[in-house]
Amino acid sequence: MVRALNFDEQEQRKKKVLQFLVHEYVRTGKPVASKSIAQSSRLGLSPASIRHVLFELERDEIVMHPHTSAGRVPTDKGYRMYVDSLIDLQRLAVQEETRIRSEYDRRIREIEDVLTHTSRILSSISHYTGFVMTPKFERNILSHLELIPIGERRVLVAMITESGLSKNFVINTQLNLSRERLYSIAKIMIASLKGLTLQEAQLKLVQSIESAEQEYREISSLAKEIGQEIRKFSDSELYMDGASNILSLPDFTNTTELHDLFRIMEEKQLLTNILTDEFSDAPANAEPKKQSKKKEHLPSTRAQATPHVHVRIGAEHPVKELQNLSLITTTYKLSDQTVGVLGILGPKRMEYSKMIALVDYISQMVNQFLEKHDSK
Amino acid sequence: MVRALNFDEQEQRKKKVLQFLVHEYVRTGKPVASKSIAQSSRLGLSPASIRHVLFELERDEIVMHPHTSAGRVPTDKGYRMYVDSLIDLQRLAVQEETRIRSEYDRRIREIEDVLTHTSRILSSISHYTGFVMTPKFERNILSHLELIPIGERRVLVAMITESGLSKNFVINTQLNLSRERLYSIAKIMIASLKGLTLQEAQLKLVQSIESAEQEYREISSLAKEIGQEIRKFSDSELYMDGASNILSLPDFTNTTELHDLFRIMEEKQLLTNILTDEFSDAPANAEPKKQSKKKEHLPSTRAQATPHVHVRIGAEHPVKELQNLSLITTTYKLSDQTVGVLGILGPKRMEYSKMIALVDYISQMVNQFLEKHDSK
DNA sequence: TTTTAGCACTCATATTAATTGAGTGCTAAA
DNA sequence: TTTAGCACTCAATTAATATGAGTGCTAAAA
Repeated sequence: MVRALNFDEQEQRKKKVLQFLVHEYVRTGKPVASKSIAQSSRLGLSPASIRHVLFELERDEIVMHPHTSAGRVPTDKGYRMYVDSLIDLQRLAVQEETRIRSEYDRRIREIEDVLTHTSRILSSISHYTGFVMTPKFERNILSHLELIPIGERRVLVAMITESGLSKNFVINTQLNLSRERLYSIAKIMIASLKGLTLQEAQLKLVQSIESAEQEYREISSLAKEIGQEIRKFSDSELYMDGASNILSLPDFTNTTELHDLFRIMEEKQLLTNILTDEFSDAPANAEPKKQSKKKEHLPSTRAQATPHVHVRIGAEHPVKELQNLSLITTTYKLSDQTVGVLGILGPKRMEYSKMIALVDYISQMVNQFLEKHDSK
Repeated sequence: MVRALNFDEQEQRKKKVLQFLVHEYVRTGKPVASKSIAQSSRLGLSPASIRHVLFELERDEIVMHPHTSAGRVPTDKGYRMYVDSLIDLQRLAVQEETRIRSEYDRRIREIEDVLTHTSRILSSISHYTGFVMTPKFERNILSHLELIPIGERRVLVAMITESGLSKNFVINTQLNLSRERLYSIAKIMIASLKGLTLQEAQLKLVQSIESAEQEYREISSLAKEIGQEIRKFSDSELYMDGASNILSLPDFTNTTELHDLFRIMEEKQLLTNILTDEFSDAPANAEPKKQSKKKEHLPSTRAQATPHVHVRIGAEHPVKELQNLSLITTTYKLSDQTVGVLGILGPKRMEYSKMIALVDYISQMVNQFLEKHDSK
C-alpha cells in the first residue's frame, strides 16, 4: 500500500514530466514516449504511471498526440509553462561569451556597424534568424540641422539627433539661396526645433507654413520640403541576418509554410510592426496600467530571472505566418532610454534557455557599446 | 523514294525541333516526347523521324534524357542556342508596358526611390527575383565636399558626386575646429579633389598625409580620417526583391539547392561580384580587345535584336550556387555613362523572350528617368 | 489509493511486389 | 529518307503486407 499523494506532489510530478519531455523533444525532435521518460528521468516510475500523468497533461492541453501510436509533443501552452516556470536559465558557454565580447571589443568600431554586426552575431550563434530594429527615427530628438547649397537650387539637409544618428537628404528649392542665407535660415529653424522629436519637428514645420509671415517666405518653402522629407525617414530600420538558416531546419518541410515565412522576411514592414509592438511593451518607461490593459488576455511573457527578455511562442502572436515560430526579443538602451529591439526568430522547438541567455547577453553588449560611444 | 536532304535543310529541321521543344518544355515543365513534337509542330513528320532528329541533337548535347523512357529536355547548350538564334523576340504586352510606364511617371518621385522600385517592378512582373545594382561609389566623380562641425570634435562630412548621389558620415577629429576653419579646409580639399573619382580622391588624400607641410597639419589629420571612411562606402549597393518568388517555383524541390540559393541572396557580396563582372563586360565604353580576351572561352552572350541584354544560362556562370538558374542583365546609363546593372534571376526554364523584353524595357525606363532627373 | 504488469488495439512507416504506360531504340519495309 | 512496328526500359503508381512503437484499459499487486 502506498500513501496518498497530495495535490502539490501531483503538480510537482506533472511539472517534472513536462520538463523532461520538453528537453527530450527539443533534443531529438521526435515525439517522446512514456517509456523513455520512465527510463531516463529520475522519477522512479513505470511507463504506465507516466502514461497516467501524460493523460492528465494532455487533458489540460499541455502536451499532445500527433497520432494514436506516437509519443507526446508539447503544445504552445506547454512550451509557455516550460518557459515561465520550468526552465533552468543558464549562461552562455564561456567560449561563446568570449567570442561575442571580442566581436564588440575589437571588430566593431563604428556606431554604424553595430546593428548589422549584431544581427549577424545573433544569427550565427543561434543558427536561426537574428534581427535588430532601430527605433523610429521620428522619435529621436533633433540636435543639429544644417543646410548646405549644392549646385543650382539644390540644398543638402543634414539632421543629427542626440543619439548621434545622422540623416541627410537633398531637396530642391524654388529660390537660389546663398550659403550665408541658408546658414542663418538653419539657425532660425534649429532654434525653434531643437529638443523636439523629429515627429514634433515635422508637425511644427508644417504648421509654420500656415502662420508664415511675409518675411519668412523663403523659410516656409524650405520648411515644407523638409517636413515632407522627414516622413520618408520615419520608418524604422530593420537589420536581419540568417534567414536562410531557417531553410535547413528539419522543422520546416512544408513548402507553403516556408513561402509564407520568406514573404515575411521580405516584407520587412510586417516584421517591423510586430517588433514595434514588442517595443512599446518594453517595461522601461511604460506605465504598468496601459500595459496590463493591452495584454490582459495574453499569458505572461516574462521568464523569471531575465525580466527583460520577451518570449512569444507560436500562436501567441497574432500574425498567421509566425504561428509555427517563436520570437525571442529584448530591448536595448542608450542613456537610459529604450531605443530599439533585437532578438531572434526560430522554430518553436528551440533551446529556450540558451536562446534567452544569448539575447540577453547580446543586448548587454549592445548597451555597453552604445554607452561607450555615446557622444552626448 | 524521297529526295535527299541537303545539309542546310537538316540544320533547319534541327532548329525547328529545338525551338518547339524549348517552347513546350518552358510551357509544361515536363520532358517533351517525340510524339508531341510530331503532332503539334508543323513539320509533317512522324514521331519516328523526330526521334531521329532528337537523337542527333542529343549527340550534340543540345538536348538530354532524364531517363530512358522519358522525353527530351534542353541542356544549357540547348537553351543557349535557342536564345542566340531561335528566339522570336517579342515586346511586352501593352498593358504591362503601360503599367510599368505609369509607375515611373507617377509613383516614383525621387531619385532615391528609383532603385528599390525598379527591383520591385522587375520581380513583380517576372515573378522571379529582380535586382538593381548601383555602381561602385568609388567610381563616381566628386563634385562637392562639405565639412560641418557637430558637437565636440565631431565633423559631418558630406560628399556629393556629379551624378547627384550624396554620401555622408561623421568623423572624430583631434582638434576642435571652427565652422569657418572647416569651411576653408573643405575649400582647399575640394580644389584638389574635384573632378577625381572617389577612388582617386581617396588615394590623393592618403598621399597628402605624407607630403604634409607643417601648416597643413590639421588638414592632413582630417584627410586621413576621410580617406579611411571612403573605403567603407566603396561597396556597390544591391537592391533585391522577390527572392521568395523562387520558393514557389516547381523547379526547386531539392532543399539543399534552395539553401544554397538563399545563402547567395543573403551574401549580397557574392551576387555583387557576379554583377560587377557583367558590368565590366558592358559594351558601352569597353575596348573590344579586352573584352574578347576575357570571354573567348565563353559562348556569345548576345541575343540578336537587343544587343544590350546579357543572358547567362546555368553553368555558364562559374558560381556553383547559380548553376540551376539563369541570369538576365543589362546596364543602365546616366548622361551616356554606364552607371549600374539591373536584371532578374530565375530558373533556367523561363520565358526568355518575355524576360529579355522586360529587362530591356525597364532599363529604358530607368535611363529616361535618370535623364530627366539629372542635375548636372 | 496508487502503481504496474499485461495485453489488445491503432496507426505511421517501411518493404516488397505487381502493374502500368509513356517513351525510346532499332529494324525492316515503304 | 521516312515510317510502321515492336521489344525493351524504367519511373511512377498502386496494392499488399509486415513491423513495431506507443497507447489505453483493466485487473492485480503494493
